[in-house]
Amino acid sequence: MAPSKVSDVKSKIDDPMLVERRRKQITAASIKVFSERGYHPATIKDIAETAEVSIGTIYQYFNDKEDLLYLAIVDIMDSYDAHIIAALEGLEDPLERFYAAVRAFCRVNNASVEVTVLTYRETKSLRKERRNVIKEKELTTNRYIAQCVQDCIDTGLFSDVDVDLFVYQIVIFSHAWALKAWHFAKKMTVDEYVNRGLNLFFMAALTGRGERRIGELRREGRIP
Amino acid sequence: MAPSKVSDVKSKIDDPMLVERRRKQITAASIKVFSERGYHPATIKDIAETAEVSIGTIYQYFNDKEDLLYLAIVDIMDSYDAHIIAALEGLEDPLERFYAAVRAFCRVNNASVEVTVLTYRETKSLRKERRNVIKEKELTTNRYIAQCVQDCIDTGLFSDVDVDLFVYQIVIFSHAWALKAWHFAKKMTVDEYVNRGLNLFFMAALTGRGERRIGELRREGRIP
Amino acid sequence: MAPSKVSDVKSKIDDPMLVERRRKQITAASIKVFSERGYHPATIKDIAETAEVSIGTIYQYFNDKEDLLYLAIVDIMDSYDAHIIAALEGLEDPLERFYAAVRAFCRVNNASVEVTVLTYRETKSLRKERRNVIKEKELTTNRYIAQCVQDCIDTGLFSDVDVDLFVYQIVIFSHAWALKAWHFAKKMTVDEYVNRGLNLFFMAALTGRGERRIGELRREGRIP
Amino acid sequence: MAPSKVSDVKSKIDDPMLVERRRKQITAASIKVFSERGYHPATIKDIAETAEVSIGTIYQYFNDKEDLLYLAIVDIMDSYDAHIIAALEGLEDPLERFYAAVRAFCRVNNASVEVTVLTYRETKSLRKERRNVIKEKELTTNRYIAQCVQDCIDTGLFSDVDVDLFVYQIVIFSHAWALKAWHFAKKMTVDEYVNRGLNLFFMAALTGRGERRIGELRREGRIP
DNA sequence: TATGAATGAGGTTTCATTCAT
DNA sequence: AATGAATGAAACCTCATTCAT
Repeated sequence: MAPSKVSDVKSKIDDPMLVERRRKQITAASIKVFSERGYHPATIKDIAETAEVSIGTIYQYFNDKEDLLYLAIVDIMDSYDAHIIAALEGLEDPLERFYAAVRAFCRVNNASVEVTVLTYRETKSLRKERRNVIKEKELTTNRYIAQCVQDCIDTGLFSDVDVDLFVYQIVIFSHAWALKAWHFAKKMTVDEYVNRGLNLFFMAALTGRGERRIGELRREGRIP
Repeated sequence: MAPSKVSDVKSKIDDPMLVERRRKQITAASIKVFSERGYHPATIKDIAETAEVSIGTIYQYFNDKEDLLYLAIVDIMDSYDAHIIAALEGLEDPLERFYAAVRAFCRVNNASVEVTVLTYRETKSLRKERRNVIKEKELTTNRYIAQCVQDCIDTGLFSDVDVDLFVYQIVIFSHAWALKAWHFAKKMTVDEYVNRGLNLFFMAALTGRGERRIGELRREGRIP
Repeated sequence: MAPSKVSDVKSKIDDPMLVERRRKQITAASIKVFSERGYHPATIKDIAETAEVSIGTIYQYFNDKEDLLYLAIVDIMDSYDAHIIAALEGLEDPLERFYAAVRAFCRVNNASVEVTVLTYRETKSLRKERRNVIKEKELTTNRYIAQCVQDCIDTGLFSDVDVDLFVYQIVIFSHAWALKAWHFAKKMTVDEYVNRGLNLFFMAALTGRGERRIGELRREGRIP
Repeated sequence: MAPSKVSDVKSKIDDPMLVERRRKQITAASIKVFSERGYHPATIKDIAETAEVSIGTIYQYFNDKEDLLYLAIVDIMDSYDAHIIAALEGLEDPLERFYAAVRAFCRVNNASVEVTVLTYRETKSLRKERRNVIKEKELTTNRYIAQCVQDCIDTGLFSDVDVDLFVYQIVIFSHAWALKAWHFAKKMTVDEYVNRGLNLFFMAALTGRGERRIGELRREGRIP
């Protein structure tokens, strides 16, 4: 038997395929409802209706309301990774990869602003050890971007910036769109936001060689 | 009587001095309790005990639980302005003022991380028109910093950056410390964080003149 | 501060007079409802309606449903002691005291058969340490009867019976009326039951002197 | 088809052999689970797992939870009769038979104290007509002992005691061991308990002839 | 003005029972 | 005949709010 972590969610149903399917269905509903209403104001009934199952069915697959939130947040964070990985697919150039990663990250955050905000607002509603699992997931996501930054440094395109802090700046820049969407959305699109932000980051990090390389990529239309 | 806005908080007590005193007392307790527990899990009883008043007294000065949250958040945001204004007191040099404003803003956010996070998590728990009041307050705070940035641009110390976006970068950089305190606090102090961050911002914005001026200020010990 | 036992019931209300009054009121309703329906089938709503208070009020004075059962059973057992003590009041003769104690015990059990049965059925629904408190209370009650038996032995009216076992026989004889009321009530009154039962006990325990003494008491009408 | 009583338990399965087998299996599990947890707290799932069948299967052979309790109690009471009958097998002497019957009854009650207590606690959870069936069964059991007592009276070994009351004393004496096992088990074994109790009963009932006969039986080792 | 006891709507959760496979 | 996933009624309990003192 696989070692079960304390943060695991137990199900009363045996069939693993069914568990996966139902949890996906119910988690999607949880994300929707928690995003709209917030964790505490949302009711299990809301989620059951959104998922088109009965209240009882939810409790066959989840132990309590906190489980719903936990799997909702885990699901959201997993989708971040997936999007970044997909965006990097087939790209070789370090600067292009850096650009693609940042854009993918901003876009996924933007695709569902409410959902991104959910992770900010409600991670605290989880018990400690689950909060830690979420933090760990966040670090994993960051590592994808960090690797891109490191590659740029290693190839002399970026100066020797503090990778960790630089990545966090980017992460926060991206989240900022979601957290302050009400402010930015009036002024520009995400892509404009990303481009402007990246200019700031490039100005802060690019070496002379990096600047020349950016110029080339722009002329080739690989970076806007 | 002053025109009362829809977002106003009505009191059943007439004496304005008493209202002010009691509200200050109860709001302080609200901030403490909401920060620790979160808005929804916190109870009026918690707040009454923390404020050392009865539940009934709270309802003499506030109409409902949302009022408590609203005045708590307003109080927090007002303190941001106050701290920035105090930090700029007596400073003339644009770069020095910029530095002072950013540091003050980061420090106040750090002074009570939990409280800063509260505004992020729970503003959504307010009804729409009050959320807007809070957003307006945030813009007001930002204008203090924006003015510093604009002064740097006007005096040729900063290049012609997008002021609005630049300010938001700073704001978010500052909040990031609070939101991700669990990550950063292991690695550095707030002041280190501020200095590193400012280096990035300076690299992104300083003109040649600006760079020389920074050098002078550093030599004079006015900026670390 | 008085040492609070783990089995204590905490109240959210401060005024001790009010706590006592309300608890009495709610406990009386609990005894009634639990006796009629049984612990698990009874609902808090049932009890609230019977006590003519709101559900919320019950939870001001009790922490949970088990508290209601606990105080109900404690109250019942306390009333046993009270009745025996009252019945012995003013009596000196050991045989007369023995007779009075047994009759009082049988009568109180009979006065509310349902209530006596409640303690039998539902003590198990209490958590362990509270079950132990109840057992201890039962032993206390038994000691009143045991003392009467011992006095009869010491004065040579009873032979040297095993006091502990003898008392338990009596206790069980008394409870039997309650537990098997459906059987006995068709055939005789409690007093007849008590008289017949006592005859058996007397036959088993009386010495020659005891028998003569019984005769005297009967002639004087002090024992039927 | 045999006339079906209102207290009958209907099955959805036709094969009578299978019904008997499955019911035995499920009833055994019911007795175990209800004894451990009590009727209301026990769940059908508990019982299904203990019986190693599915929840659905239980509902093929029983109509509802109350059916499980009913057949559990019936099963227990039937086993009382069976034990007494077996104990009397081959004995002729009235006193010896009386002794054997009482000892058998006490022993079966003791063999599974929890199970005996179950009948006390939970018979009330049955609907009225089924409670009456159980009471009838109890009377049947009592009749076996009553017959032994009557035989002792008819042969002049016992005085002309009130048979019905005397038998109830015995029954209750036996149950007392189960109901108050926590008290007695610390002090003696069942057999000691039975012997002490029987002494009391003998003292209350034996005639002079009976006493001489007891002496003989003891000398012959047929009664301890 | 200050208090805190009383209220009851509404939330989470359990579990007996059903029924499609 | 056997299964166990799905259901939803109903229970316990909390807590924002009121109001008599």
